[in-house]
Amino acid sequence: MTALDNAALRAAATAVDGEQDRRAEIYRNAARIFHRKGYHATSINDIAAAVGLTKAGLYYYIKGKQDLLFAIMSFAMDQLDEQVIEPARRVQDPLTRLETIVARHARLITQDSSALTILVNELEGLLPDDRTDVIGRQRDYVDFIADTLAALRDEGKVVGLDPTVGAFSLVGMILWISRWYRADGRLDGDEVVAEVTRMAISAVLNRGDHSDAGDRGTG
Amino acid sequence: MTALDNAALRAAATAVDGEQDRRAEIYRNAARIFHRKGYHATSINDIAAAVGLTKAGLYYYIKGKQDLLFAIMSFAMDQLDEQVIEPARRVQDPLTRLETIVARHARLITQDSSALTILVNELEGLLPDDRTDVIGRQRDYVDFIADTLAALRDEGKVVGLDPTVGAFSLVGMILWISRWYRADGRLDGDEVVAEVTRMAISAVLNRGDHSDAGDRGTG
DNA sequence: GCGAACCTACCGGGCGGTCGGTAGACTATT
DNA sequence: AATAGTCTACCGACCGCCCGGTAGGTTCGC
Repeated sequence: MTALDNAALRAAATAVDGEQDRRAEIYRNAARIFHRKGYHATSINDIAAAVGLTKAGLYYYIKGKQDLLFAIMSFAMDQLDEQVIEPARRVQDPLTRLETIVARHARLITQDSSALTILVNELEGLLPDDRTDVIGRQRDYVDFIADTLAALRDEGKVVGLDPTVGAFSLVGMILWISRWYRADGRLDGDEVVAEVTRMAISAVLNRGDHSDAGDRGTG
Repeated sequence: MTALDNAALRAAATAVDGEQDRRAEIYRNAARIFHRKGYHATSINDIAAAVGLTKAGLYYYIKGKQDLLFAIMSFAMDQLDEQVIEPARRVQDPLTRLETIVARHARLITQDSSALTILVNELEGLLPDDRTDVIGRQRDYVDFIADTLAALRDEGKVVGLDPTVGAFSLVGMILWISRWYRADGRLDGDEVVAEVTRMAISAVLNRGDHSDAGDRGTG
């Protein structure tokens, strides 16, 4: 079932042909509506109406609301694996690898943030086993970035940065793009990707050579 | 009503005395549960049970679920105003001001992220008018950071950075702390705040003096 | 005896999900 | 060519449950 679903989502992601698989249309719309209203605030009826079906008709294609959510998240995680992690693994130089990770992840988000945003925002909607699965894969991704930062530290290009904190911070910067980026905004997707990538690299390099006089009082 | 609610939340935030105002306990628990399970997944019964009341008893103190959410968000925004924005406004030097913003915002999150996290994650649960209000205040905050970055650019300390993208990226980095920071983790709150602040400053300074060879292909 | 602080019991409604159908395309048989 | 069976793709009606919210008390300190 999951393999079938993922195939459908994959077809949905490449919205090329008109009336492909019906299932693809369902997953695509579900991801869009979950993204816009949130998982819990979205009813099965909302999704059914969006694809021109009744609720009962929709259940011919899906197994349940939670399975729908898990399928969308698994697809997003697969996307991340294929479009970000695997390409980056093939890059030897840690700095170039880091650039690859940030640029590719950011690009995925500017292209279509629905599934990837659901992936990070709706974890508590999953069944415990599914949640464990997704959290594990997310954790692997952060570890991959942290390992890259550790490699940079070993090269002497990064000093005094905790790799884990660094990895989380970069991920936060990237994920937040989906909250403010608009395709019809002042900057186009490529410009945003480039800008964020430059910031990310700067964030981990060239540290300790500027003022440190910030007010850190309590009030 | 809102003024009263905020007073209660303020009391709740300083969890010093034992059986202060009952209302404070309600808001504190509501924020905690909204934070953990999400607004829509939290029932009024959940909150009532957490404070040892029945649902009807709880309604003696609150006006409704949406008002509760708005009160929590308004409190969080007030916290940001008082603990971050106002202190930072009194700092003249843009770089020091930026450090103040990041460090104080990050500190607020490591201390108690509930309300601040709800503030950014549950916007769609608000009534339209309330949402407009909150989004406006959030936008003002980002503009404040962007203005600070623009001032740094005018000083020549920052080159080639879009202030708006920069501001959003820093905010994303800061907000994400609430997702990974654990008070009982390897690093304590102050260490995390310092680390993130250093990254934030690095992210906007010292740009353009490193490799630019990242793979930005599509796969 | 009066108001603050709560409770029991209830309401209408929407939720996720299911059941028993059925129109119509397609196939198999005669 | 006509008929009978079969399967895909759907729908109307319904289920039990829990939701946010309320009406109308009751208890208890003053």
